[in-house]
This record gives sequence, structure tokens and C-alpha cells, in this order.
Amino acid sequence: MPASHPENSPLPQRPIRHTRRKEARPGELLAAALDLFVEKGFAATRVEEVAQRAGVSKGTLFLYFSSKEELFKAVVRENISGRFAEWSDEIDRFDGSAHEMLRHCLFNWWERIGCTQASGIPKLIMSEAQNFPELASFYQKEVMEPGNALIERMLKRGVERGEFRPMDLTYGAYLVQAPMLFLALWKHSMGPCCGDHAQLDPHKYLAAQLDLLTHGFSQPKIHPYPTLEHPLS
Amino acid sequence: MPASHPENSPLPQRPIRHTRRKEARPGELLAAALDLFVEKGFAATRVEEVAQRAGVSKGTLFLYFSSKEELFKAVVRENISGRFAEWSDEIDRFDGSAHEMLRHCLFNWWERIGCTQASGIPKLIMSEAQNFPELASFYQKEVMEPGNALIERMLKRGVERGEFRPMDLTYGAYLVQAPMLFLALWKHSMGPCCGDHAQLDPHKYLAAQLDLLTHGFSQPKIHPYPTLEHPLS
DNA sequence: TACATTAATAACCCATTAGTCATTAACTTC
DNA sequence: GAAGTTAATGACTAATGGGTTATTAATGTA
Repeated sequence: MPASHPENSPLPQRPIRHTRRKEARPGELLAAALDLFVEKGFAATRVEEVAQRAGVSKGTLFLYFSSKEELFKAVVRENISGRFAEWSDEIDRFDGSAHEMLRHCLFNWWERIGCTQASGIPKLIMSEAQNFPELASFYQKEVMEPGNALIERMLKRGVERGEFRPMDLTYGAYLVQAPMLFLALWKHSMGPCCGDHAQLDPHKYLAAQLDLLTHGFSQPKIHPYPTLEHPLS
Repeated sequence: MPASHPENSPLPQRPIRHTRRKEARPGELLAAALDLFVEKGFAATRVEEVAQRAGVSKGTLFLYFSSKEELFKAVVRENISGRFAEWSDEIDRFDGSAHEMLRHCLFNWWERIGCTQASGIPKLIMSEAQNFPELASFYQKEVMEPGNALIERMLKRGVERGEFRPMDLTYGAYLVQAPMLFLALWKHSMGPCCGDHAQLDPHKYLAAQLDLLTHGFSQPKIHPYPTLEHPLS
């Protein structure tokens, strides 16, 4: 479809373009970038497309972010690692049982990250880790490690209260993280592709997982928890 | 590094090049493509690199595969099917306890798939699912569903023998699958990027996971299993 | 209204890469 | 061993896309 004629001269074409909104640009660019990175991956997303979706030109994008990689890092900070502080506080303040805390953690993760677009970021990282090693180690340092530390603290608390049996905290943390990653990946890869059949209900899955963790971590003999058949319903 | 001079005229440079091996080329190209697609993903893999690794020129690759996409599809078709038949037989024949069976399943998966290159395919599929929806549903039908069915049968057997408490088999199967996917993804994404620190020992992880599943699925009160601190060591 | 500042632009540069095609030479056949 | 067939090549192209920069114009100030 090559439009040989300019053909758009009669219309002014630019009613409100070129407005200056220094404060709003970065946020709008980050939002657009999150959308596109999650949808198409890092390498496949063109910066010009990001700029267009944010309503600016490509040059403007580079005015606010020095490179595509910096843009990506900013997206990750904005959507994931920036929230660890409040999460940490929440863990400190929590005064329920370790099991309630685990439940709180899993379901809150779902509400705040899992069910939002931000859960596409882990998939993104997994997909592009090899091609962009510094992005991978950035993610490792700014997301995986603090996240693990948070979960480890939570598990340790459970062990100290006598609710959880002794465990290797490092691997215990992986056991908690794996299902979240699984859910995020499912949501952003297989889920949208497979029709109604084989759909995965996130709440049911999380409930089953929580049930498994609760039973699996518990000190034996004491707790009569619900079975997997009616988990937390 | 622009080499202004040709400079390689003195040496013949091509001792055994240009041999004609029509039968062998497709297989060699597919093997090379699997390596590279798993390592770098679809978009980032250059066809010329695939050709080089297979010992031919780029032009030759297009002689056998009409496009990069066709090459990709051929790789997935070549490497995914099979294997389920023998696994199914093994499950039927197994005569140990449900817990032993679960252990057998996890560790055998690791030996046969997890630790091989084949475990890169799930990552590949996850990464490219959005760009190739028909591939994703193909994978869902030919891999995920039969795999789930296998695990469900295994869990059902445990429930029927009274070793596992009653559970929703569909979600129980996901609980078993998630850690395998986690391990495969780790191996092919974060693992190779993050230096020695934060390394994940597959056997220790699987042992911890098996321990969790064993405790979590068990009928309460009966089994004194080892703690997560010395899982299966 | 004139001037200074700088947000925003769009044309440009350059490296990369999927795909093509005219040419070359390895095998086959007689 | 000459001729024909076709596997294999690599230089070419067209398009793409990250990043740059000279230019434009919106806004604030006097």
C-alpha cells in the first residue's frame, strides 16, 4: 500500500501535537513499554512503537531514557522491585500464624502482580536472559535475591514459631516461588493460546499450592488442615 | 575491524568444502537449529549462524527450508513427540509405593529430559507462544495434556492405595509439573547468566520438592519422613 | 511583543539480517 | 572423460531498527 501522493496536505494533521509535558512523559513511556515488552518480548519491541503508543516521537523517548536497555530496567524497577519495601514492612508487621502469612503472601502476590501485566516480566526475563546477560543479572540482583530474602524471612518465622518443620530456607524459598512463576508463565504464554479447554483457574491453583505448602511445611501430627479436594473454599 | 586486504589468497582455504550430501543436510540443520533456538530464542537466532553450525552456507539452508519459520516448526516437530508411550508403560508396571513412584518420576524426568537439551524446548515454546499461537496449541495438545494425564494417573493410584489424601487430580498434576518447568527454565535462562552465587543444584531442588510433595500429599499422622534439612541425602 | 530556554521532532546514519540469484563445482551417466 | 544435472555457494538486496542531531516551536519571563 504505497501512498504515492502526499494527499494529507489539506488537513492540518497536527492539532495538539508538540505540547510540552515533561513530568508526564516518563510515566507514559514506561506504561507503553511495559505493554509492548510483555506482549512482544524485549528484542521484538521497537522503541519507535513504544514512543508512538506513548504519543511521542522516537527522539523524545531517548530524551528520557538513554537506551532501550535502560528503558527496560526502568520498567522492571517501576513495576516489581520498587514494591519490595512495602512488602517487607508488611511481613514485619504481620501478626497472624505462619500459615496465614503464607496465604496472605501468595494471594496478595496474585492481586498486586500476578493478575496484572507486571507478571509478564518474569516470562520476558526467562525468554531473553541468554541474549541480554546483563539484564538477567540485573533481574537476579534486583528482583530474585530480594524476593527470595523476603520469602526466606517468612519461612524462618514459621520455623521459629514451631509451625514449620526445620528446612533449608534457600530451597524452601524456591518451593514458594516456583508456583508463582508457573502461574505467571501460564498466563502469558500457554493460557492465551489454548482455548477454553485446559484453562487454569489462578485462584484454584494457588489454593491447591497453598494447601500443599501448608501440609508439606507443617510440623507433623498437629494440624488438621482441609484436604486438596476443597482447598480453602 | 575492517580487513582492507583480502589477505587469504596464499592458503587454499577450502580443503573439503562443497561436498554434496543431500540426505544428511536437513538433519544437521535441524540439530544446529535446535541448539541455537534453545540457546538464543527464535528471533535472536540468525539463519546464517544455523547454517554455519551445520557446516553449510546460508543459501543452502533456504534450499531445504523455505523460511526461518518453517525451520522453527520443523525443529519442534522433530524433537517433541514420542517418549510418552514408554513412560506410560513404566507407570503401569511400577509396583512400589506411591511415594517411591513420585520420586522415580521426578528424578527420571531429570535424567531423561531435564538435564538434556530437550528441556530447552519448553522455554522455547513459552518464549514464542504469542508469536506462534498454533505452535502453542500444538504443544498443549501433544505434550501438556498427555503429560498431565500421566501424572494424574500416578496421583490417582496413590490416592486409591490410601497413601495420598483425596485431591483434585487436575491441580495436583500441575503441582507436580510446576517444579519441573521451573527447573528447566532455570537451567536455560537464569542459571547460565548468574555467576556461582545463587546457583541452583537440580538434585537438591528436586529432593526438596519431592519432600514437600511427599509430606503435602500424605495422609496425615502416619509417615515420619525426613525433614527438608536433609532431604534424601 | 521580543527573547531565552528547552521539550519535541523528523530526517538521518549505520549496523544487522532475512531472503535471492547468478555462478561454481561435485557427482552421475554414458 | 565429456556432458549434464543439481547441490552448494556467497555476493547482493531490501528492509528493519537502535541511536543521533540539527531544527522547530511551545512555554515562561520581562
